[in-house]
Amino acid sequence: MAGTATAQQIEAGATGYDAFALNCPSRRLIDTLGDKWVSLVVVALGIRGPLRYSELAAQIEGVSQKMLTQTLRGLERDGLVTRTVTPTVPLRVDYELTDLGRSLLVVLGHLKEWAELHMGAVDAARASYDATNAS
Amino acid sequence: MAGTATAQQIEAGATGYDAFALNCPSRRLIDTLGDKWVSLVVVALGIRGPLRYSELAAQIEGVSQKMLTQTLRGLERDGLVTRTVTPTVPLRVDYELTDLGRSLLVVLGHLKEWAELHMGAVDAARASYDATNAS
DNA sequence: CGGGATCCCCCGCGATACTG
DNA sequence: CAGTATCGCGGGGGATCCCG
Repeated sequence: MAGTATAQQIEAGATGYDAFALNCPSRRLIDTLGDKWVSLVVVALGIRGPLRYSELAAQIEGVSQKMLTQTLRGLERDGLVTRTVTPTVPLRVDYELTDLGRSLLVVLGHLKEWAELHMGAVDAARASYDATNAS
Repeated sequence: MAGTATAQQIEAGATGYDAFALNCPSRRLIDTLGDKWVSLVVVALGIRGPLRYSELAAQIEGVSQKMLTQTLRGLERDGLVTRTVTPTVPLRVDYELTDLGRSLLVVLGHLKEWAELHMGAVDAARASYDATNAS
């Protein structure tokens, strides 16, 4: 039944949130996903299942220790991933998506779908724009 | 219909994009939406229809001239909004979503839906996390 | 009215070194 | 192996001034 999303669907929430309020849920979600590494970690854990810290680091190319740890702490705090420490020697820490985190994959799937459908058009628009505005 | 999004749906794109590549469509879309003002401008134009520059500025509280202009230029470049100049005195400039821009509202609707369904759980998780990790 | 140009500050992030 | 602590810089973004 989700044919076209109208302005009303965007505007009228059941809870009446103001999309322009700084702490409205939508804003906060966008801020979270906007963080460069969040979606990568979520997708990695979604695709490959539970992963150790070093496996995540190896998989997500270019991420620094600091940012990976920081991102994971944030996700854990938000209830999107679980952190399991196995106190063997050497230490072992596994990260896994929670149900909540897994539900985020649905949203990321929608993003991915739009991107693959329309980013070509965006590229074309850019090329056209850059061409006419020859700087 | 799409019941649950699986890892396969996320992983396997028709075009075989690598979600971890820097310039894959999904990443670029997330980067775009991650920009603080982009979604606000898109939603504002989506809800209220065409708006003048000053109307946008009034509506999106806290945005500076620089960032509003910069955001609008980017959206115009990406083919998401049109910029129409009416050379009267004083000058009048109207911004409006393109069809492509309007299709982005669908995605933002999905984001909003997830946020309103689950951000409560995120808040609860945070409170719990902060309580146990009494710093 | 709708911007462009400039200055400047802040802090996010990477690199490095160290610890349980 | 899985982090924490510290330093340093680069650039994103606000404030301000000016122009068509």
